[in-house]
Amino acid sequence: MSIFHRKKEISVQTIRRLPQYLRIFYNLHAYGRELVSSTALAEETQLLPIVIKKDLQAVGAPSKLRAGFKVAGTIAVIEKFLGWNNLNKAFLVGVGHLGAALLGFDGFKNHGLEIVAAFDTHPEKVGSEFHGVQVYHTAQLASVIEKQNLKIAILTVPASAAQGITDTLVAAGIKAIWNFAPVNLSVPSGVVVQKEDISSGLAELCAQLKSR
Amino acid sequence: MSIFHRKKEISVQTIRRLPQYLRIFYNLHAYGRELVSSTALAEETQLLPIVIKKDLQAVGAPSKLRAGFKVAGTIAVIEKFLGWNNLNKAFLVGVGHLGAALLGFDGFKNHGLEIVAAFDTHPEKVGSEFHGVQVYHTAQLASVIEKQNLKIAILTVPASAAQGITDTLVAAGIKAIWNFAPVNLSVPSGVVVQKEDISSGLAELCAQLKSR
DNA sequence: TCTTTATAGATATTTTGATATCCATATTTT
DNA sequence: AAAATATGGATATCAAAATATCTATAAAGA
Repeated sequence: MSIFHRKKEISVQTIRRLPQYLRIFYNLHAYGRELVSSTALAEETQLLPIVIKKDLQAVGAPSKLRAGFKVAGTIAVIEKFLGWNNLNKAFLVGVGHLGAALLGFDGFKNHGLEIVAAFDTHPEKVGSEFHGVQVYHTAQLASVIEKQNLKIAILTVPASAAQGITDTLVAAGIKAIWNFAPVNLSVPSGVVVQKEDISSGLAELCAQLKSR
Repeated sequence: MSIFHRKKEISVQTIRRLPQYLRIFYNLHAYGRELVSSTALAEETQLLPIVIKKDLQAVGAPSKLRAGFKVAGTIAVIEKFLGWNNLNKAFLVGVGHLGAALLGFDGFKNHGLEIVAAFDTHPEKVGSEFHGVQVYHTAQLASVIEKQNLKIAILTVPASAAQGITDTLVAAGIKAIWNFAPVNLSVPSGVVVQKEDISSGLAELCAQLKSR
């Protein structure tokens, strides 16, 4: 066994639960609470106390024995782990129904994300603003990305257009793509793709509904 | 050991992958393909062949040895498993940015879902139509649910309103709630709640981005 | 002061899901 | 006709995640 510690890996499931904890901790902080126990959090989240305890321990949340986790310190630790302590500039491609809805979602500021530009090909959208975000033509992708030094793309284009746009993004040096199109994108290693597929959740719902 | 077989459980992860398979199989069917192997599907999905094989076997997809899975038969089996072979009437509460986007998403017809009504409290929305769906006042929830015998609710209201609406829905006999509000709803057992939280995906993306 | 108790901390166990391996067989190739 | 091969089918192994158990301790209460 090596004398070097392998950096403790944090599980995907734990990571997915962090935003929920963060929301609750923000609230507690707003109310002036300084400590909160895993059992108290368990009621709020409908998770088991042990799950919460392990999750928070995994990210190194500070605590006080027999009293709970420290609210302010835990917020800081989670934000730092996710990189949400300062805003990442992002942009959105595809101002359709979903794209427009995301542009209107002001919660991203609490999630380390600031959408500073949008792209589309429709003439009536290009040049306009959606919720304060300027819409450029997709042909200008590379130049705007470079000029503003953008690193995160939100992809809300139709499935058929997704891979083509992706190739452009990769060529422009994008490092992360949040993909809402129902396709599996091919990207070189080094580029992170996070796929969202709403139909998975619906499938879960329907499967549960059937098994009753 | 009992002589009765416990019904083989299908894992949540398998269920979440089914819609993706279904999309691909629809496509293959449209092109007249009758058989497809797990290795071919693996390329398309970026999953391992063994994962696909096990998923399809789990739902009882028909196959031909050394040739692959039968396209038409597999579609039928997945649709039946999810209950997507006939449309479930659903309605949406909260016609904000996201709610309106969901009303405009016509892909639900392929997912066993037909949104037949929407609800909101804003006077300028009540009485109007969004993408062909009539918007009623939230006060009318119970009566419309009963009259149209609706069973599935899509909840896209602000977090603060979610539990209150949920109580109304439960009282009106709703059996399934697809919850897009960032809160954990309390419901009696027997009511299925599927929570969607977009920030989990963002957290995954950011965590990956940080660890490079 | 002493006892009780709720908690984080640590470790162990169990469950779930992913992956690997081997086999039988139908198809393809030689 | 014979050999090689790609596949589903079955089983085994491995990894990840959830859950349980035990411990030390600080706080609260008697």
